[in-house]
Order: sequence, then structure tokens, then C-alpha cells
Amino acid sequence: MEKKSGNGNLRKANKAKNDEFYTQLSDIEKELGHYKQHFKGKTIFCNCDDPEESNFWKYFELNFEYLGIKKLVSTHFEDEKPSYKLEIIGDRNHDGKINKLDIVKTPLKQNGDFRSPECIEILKESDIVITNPPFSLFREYVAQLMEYDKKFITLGNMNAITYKEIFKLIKENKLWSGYGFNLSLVFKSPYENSLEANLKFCEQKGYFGKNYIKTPAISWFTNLEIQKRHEDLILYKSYNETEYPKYDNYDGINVDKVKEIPFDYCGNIGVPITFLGVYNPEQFEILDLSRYLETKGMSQEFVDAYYKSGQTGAISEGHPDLCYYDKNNKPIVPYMRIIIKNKKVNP
DNA sequence: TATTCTCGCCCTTTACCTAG
DNA sequence: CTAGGTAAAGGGCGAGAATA
Repeated sequence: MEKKSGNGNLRKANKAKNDEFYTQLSDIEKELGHYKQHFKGKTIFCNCDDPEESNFWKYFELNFEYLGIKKLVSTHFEDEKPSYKLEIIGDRNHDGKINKLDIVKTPLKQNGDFRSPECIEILKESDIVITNPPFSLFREYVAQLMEYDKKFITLGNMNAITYKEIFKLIKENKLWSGYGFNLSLVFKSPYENSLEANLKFCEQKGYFGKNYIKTPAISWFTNLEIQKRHEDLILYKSYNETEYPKYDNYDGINVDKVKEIPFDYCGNIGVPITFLGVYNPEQFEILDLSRYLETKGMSQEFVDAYYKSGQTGAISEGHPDLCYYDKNNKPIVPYMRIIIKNKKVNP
């Protein structure tokens, strides 16, 4: 079977250092509908935007009065020339409604990069920053939000969870998953989609044409209070040694599916990273990510058994990844795990 | 009514890339 | 060349539809 990666679309985007992906209005509505109470009287800044094209801008323009927004600002990015900003402050022409006529366009001296001093000045004046940033700059983007202590709602790749800096923020409860987590979203983009199955998916969603690209593993991230973050994950399985093997090189048990976290285990538990989508800090504590964990390292015995079983991963004695023997005694090196503890179980 | 099928959504992890 | 990092494809599953 053809096993060639279909990552062509993103690779192209990555090479061109130009991740222009326009989020669909329906996807924005689905997420932002959960944050209504946060917008009243606030200055909203979309700092990675093409306001002519952006549905973030459109969403807030359309809902300006309904949400009771104080001010809407958006900056546009140009590669190498001065750009501009758009603002809506209120019913400028006093015609009783907020619409295009109330938009004020002002030239910028710089190119509208979210890191430019000019944009940082606007950032300082803003309350909530909302956009779909270039994923290749996700780290920098979030770092800047933290530096200026801003509230935000942003899109990112689910795997950003595993970036060292981002994981640290998650652990410290300074950033969490929004409602939409691990989604496959269709974006409009300047890049041509050359993948047949991908195009088909877009068409099924009602987006026709080569400039629509389905991108999997997309998540919303925020530091605004949302109800979801306070809802307990309902647990229905009780702990037993067969189904939840202990790691061979670390004091903790392995869980392959988030829903199957045992409700009665008080020690350390390794879960897939999709756990973040249901994380409630009142229910669980996040301790670590397996990538950054100091395990005892794999034993020679485990490594031998692993290769004897026909597996071909690159491991050797002392390898730091988690490992265990499953119920059939097969040596397993699981994918990345978040190490958690159930706060509601007493030792 | 029982069984199979389909389709979409959710969840997991593997293949590729690059820096050292 | 290797190890670590990262991006998105693939697998699984369940609800509802279709079929026996």
C-alpha cells in the first residue's frame, strides 16, 4: 500500500514560511459562542489577520452590539511593506447600527507582524486577543501573550501541547483547551490542495475548490474561564492489574484511552495527550509529559524482548521512553503520555 | 426484530524532517 | 547518522439507516 505521507499541503506551507489559513465562519461561531460573557465592554484584537478576508473580523463586526464590545481592532500582515489596521469603536456615523461604514482604516508604519513594536502597542491596549496565528510561530505567539498578560482565544495544532514551553503553561494552569479540541477543520488557503481524499472531505463539508484544505488535529486554546473546564470526566472502569499494566521503568500505570482512566487508582497514570480535551483541574492534576520524564530507562531485558517480538523501533538499554508489558506479555513502547493523578482518590 | 452497512466523528500514533 | 521534534494521516467506534 502507498504509504507516502499526505503532509504535502502543510510541508508546502511550512517551506514557504507562509501559513495563511483562513478559518471558516461556522467554526468560529461554534467556538466563540461559549465565551459570550467575556466580551462585554472589552477591546478585542485580532492581530494575525487579513481583515478583508478574515472571518474573525466578520464575526465581531456582525456581533459588535449583541456582544457589547467596546472596540474591535485588527492588524493586517504584509511581507515587506507597511500595512494597515482596522478599527470599530462604535456607531461612528450615528445611523443606529454597526456596519462597514463604521470601520476606520489607518495606515501602519510597519508591516503588521504581531511582533512589531507598533502591534505590541495595540496589544497593550487590548483586553482579549483572538485569531488563528501562523502555526509555525505558535510558540512565539503564545509567549508574547504571556509576556503582556493578555486573555486570548487562539487556534493551534493539538500537538502544540507537547512543546516544552506550552506544556509548562498547561501544567501551571495558564493555558487550557477550549471547546473544540482535536478537530479536523477546513481552511481556505492560497495553497492548492492536491490530495484527493482531502478534497473530498472539504466537499462533504460544503467547500468546493482547490483552495480549501482539511487540516486535522486542530484545537482551540484559551485562558478564559469556560464551564467545560469544571466538568468532571465520568469514569466507569475500576482498576485491575491486567488491564492497566505498570510501566517497566516508571512508577505508574498505562491507560490507552482517556475514557478508561480508572476511578479508583490513586497513583500516577499515563494517558494519551488527548486527555487535555477533558482536563478539569479540580478532578486531575497534571504532573508531567513522558517526553520530559526522568524514567529509570529501559532494561536490556525489555529491549531484547521488544526486538524478539518483531518490533523495529529505535530503542536501546537506558532509553528514556515509557515501556511496559501488556496483558499478553508483549513489550510495548507507548506513544507520548501525559502523567496525571486523580485528585479525588485518597491513597 | 436482528443483523449488517455506512458514514462521520473522535482518538491515536507513525512517518518525515532537521539539527547536532 | 542519529535522536529528537513535529505534523497530519489512519484506525476505531457508535448511531442510525438499510437490509434480511
